Amino acid sequence: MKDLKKYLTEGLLQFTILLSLVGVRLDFDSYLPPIREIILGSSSAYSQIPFHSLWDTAGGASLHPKCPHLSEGVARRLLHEVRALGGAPVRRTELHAWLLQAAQDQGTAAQSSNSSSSSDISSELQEEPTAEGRNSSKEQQDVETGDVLAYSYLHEQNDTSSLEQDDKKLSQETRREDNVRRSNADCHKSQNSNPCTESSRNSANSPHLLDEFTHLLAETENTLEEISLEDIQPVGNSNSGLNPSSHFHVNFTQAVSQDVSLHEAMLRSDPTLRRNSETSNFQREESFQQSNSSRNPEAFLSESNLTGLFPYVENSIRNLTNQDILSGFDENIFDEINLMSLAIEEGFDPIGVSQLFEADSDSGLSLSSSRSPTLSSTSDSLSTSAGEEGAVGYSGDVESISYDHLEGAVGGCLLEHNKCCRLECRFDSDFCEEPQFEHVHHNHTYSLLPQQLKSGTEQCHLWSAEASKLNRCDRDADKIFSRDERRAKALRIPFSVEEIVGMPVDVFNSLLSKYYLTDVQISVIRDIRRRGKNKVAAQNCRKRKLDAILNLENDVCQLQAQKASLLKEKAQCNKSVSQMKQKLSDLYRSVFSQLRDEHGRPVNPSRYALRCHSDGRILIVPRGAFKLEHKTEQQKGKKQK
DNA sequence: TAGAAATGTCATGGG
DNA sequence: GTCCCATGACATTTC
Repeated sequence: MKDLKKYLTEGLLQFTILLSLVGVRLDFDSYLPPIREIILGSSSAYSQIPFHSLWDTAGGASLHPKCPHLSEGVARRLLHEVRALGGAPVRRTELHAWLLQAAQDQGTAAQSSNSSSSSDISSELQEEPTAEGRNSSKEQQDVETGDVLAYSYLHEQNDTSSLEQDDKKLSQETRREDNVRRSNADCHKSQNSNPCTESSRNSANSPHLLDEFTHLLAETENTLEEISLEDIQPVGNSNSGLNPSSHFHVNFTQAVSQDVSLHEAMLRSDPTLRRNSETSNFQREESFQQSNSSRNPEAFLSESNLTGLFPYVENSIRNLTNQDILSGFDENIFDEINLMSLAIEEGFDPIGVSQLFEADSDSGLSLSSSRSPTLSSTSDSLSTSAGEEGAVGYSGDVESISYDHLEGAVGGCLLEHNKCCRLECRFDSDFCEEPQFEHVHHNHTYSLLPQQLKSGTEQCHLWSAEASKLNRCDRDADKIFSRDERRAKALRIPFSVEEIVGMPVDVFNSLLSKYYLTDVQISVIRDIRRRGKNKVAAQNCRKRKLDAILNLENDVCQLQAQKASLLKEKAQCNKSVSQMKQKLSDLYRSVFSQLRDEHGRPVNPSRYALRCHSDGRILIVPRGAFKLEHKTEQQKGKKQK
């Protein structure tokens, strides 16, 4: 229940912030005192505020018959606010369930609600989780019963006609409500002593506020329609109550068009259901980003409900804060929001985190090796979804937590304003691609409501399977985000690891001198650069070694081929020589067969030999004399050499 | 689960 | 003397 209230109050806060984003600022003192109390008070203020008073004070109208602790005006306005943000589909029954449960939790429901309203709401709740087809019957029931809260934005994405009808109905109801309020106010004036109900008194004060509030909402709506969502400029004066022309340099598409569900908010509030919702986060994120790039943001808004809208606004606020482009906002608000985020993160211990940092062995800051077992068990299962940055409500990786909260402990400020561009670009590149890992990954499927979730052993099996999946994802994330990258992020080092390693030494040194960096940061940066350089050098060395081995192997192959070729050539030469010898021998025998001595007898080839003279004459000489003459010629040739 | 391959890191020497 | 790079050696991770 505490979580439920937390999300509701967070939702109101973020709705207020959203209004600020589009240039409308609420006057908390006049409109939403409890919100102001939450913002300006302690982080646990939401648990101390009577829940029903939040709505009654804000709305100040007659109480809704089905949900007495919820004033009719507030309910309508709440839905109207949702509507003003794009017709988001808040389920009436879910809203009733929240409020009823909140009131019961604070002991007010027993006094203010009757059994019939509870049974009505319970019956609605029983009907709600069923298929879409029941929405039509539900609407029919609403029309028949004349339900005051007839703004049931059943989130059928293509049901535009229903939304148009709701618009008409809304305007009619608003006019009717205003008339009732005026009449009540008149009654209050005329019957001042009449013990009117609390709601009547509130309604006496509300017309002015409600009109003004409605005006603000209408301007918000117009602003949403008119402004270019991607060209929002910063606001100069944050204290101006209303500045419709104000714009913020915010990627509004990314900031608000998150297709998230009320169911997701319920899951976030219930840790036992959270893991189940994270199953399809990555796929949903991817599909969301793809669809988001090609769809009209306003159309996207129309598919988001209020509570689904808020978490992403919160994420956007985080990003915008990181980019330092929200200086135009009221800093107190964001400071308080950050404090609330800190407070919301259960179990977070900045001191412990810093100790973990200091306990690291490598340069005193290595993080991957310093995970405590208890934290690793958590981070293993959650770091993928909660991401490196530690989303709200999740106790993610140690490094991710420290990344958020060590900002004050380290430097990283810029000396010159013009460096903001470079830093901003770097943060843009980082934070534009990281939300897939860093932020809460919402379950957009609407496939399972909390009542439909399996319980007991089935759920345990489901969770174990999810845990294994998340562990795999965590390992993948570890691959993507190396230790150095995590360290750099944890220390808010304004350079990426690639930049630190890849930039030339002169640029590197000049950057170190230009930025305000602590000794720890500089040490880590140099450590990252040294090891990164050495890593690259080792890779190059191994590559060269491998190339050398491959070249040597290639040379060996070439030499072996050359050797084979030479052997083949030698064989051919030997064959040619043997053939020539054979021919010479044949010629010899042919010549000697025709030769005759002075007696007419054949010349014996074994005793005589033919000798070619230099002048072309051919002489027949005895072999002994031929051999002797041949030896002397060889000796002469050797001597000449 | 052992072992090979790949990779990271450190120490050291040379330019 | 310092810095950078290449490389051997070792440890760790991955397959």
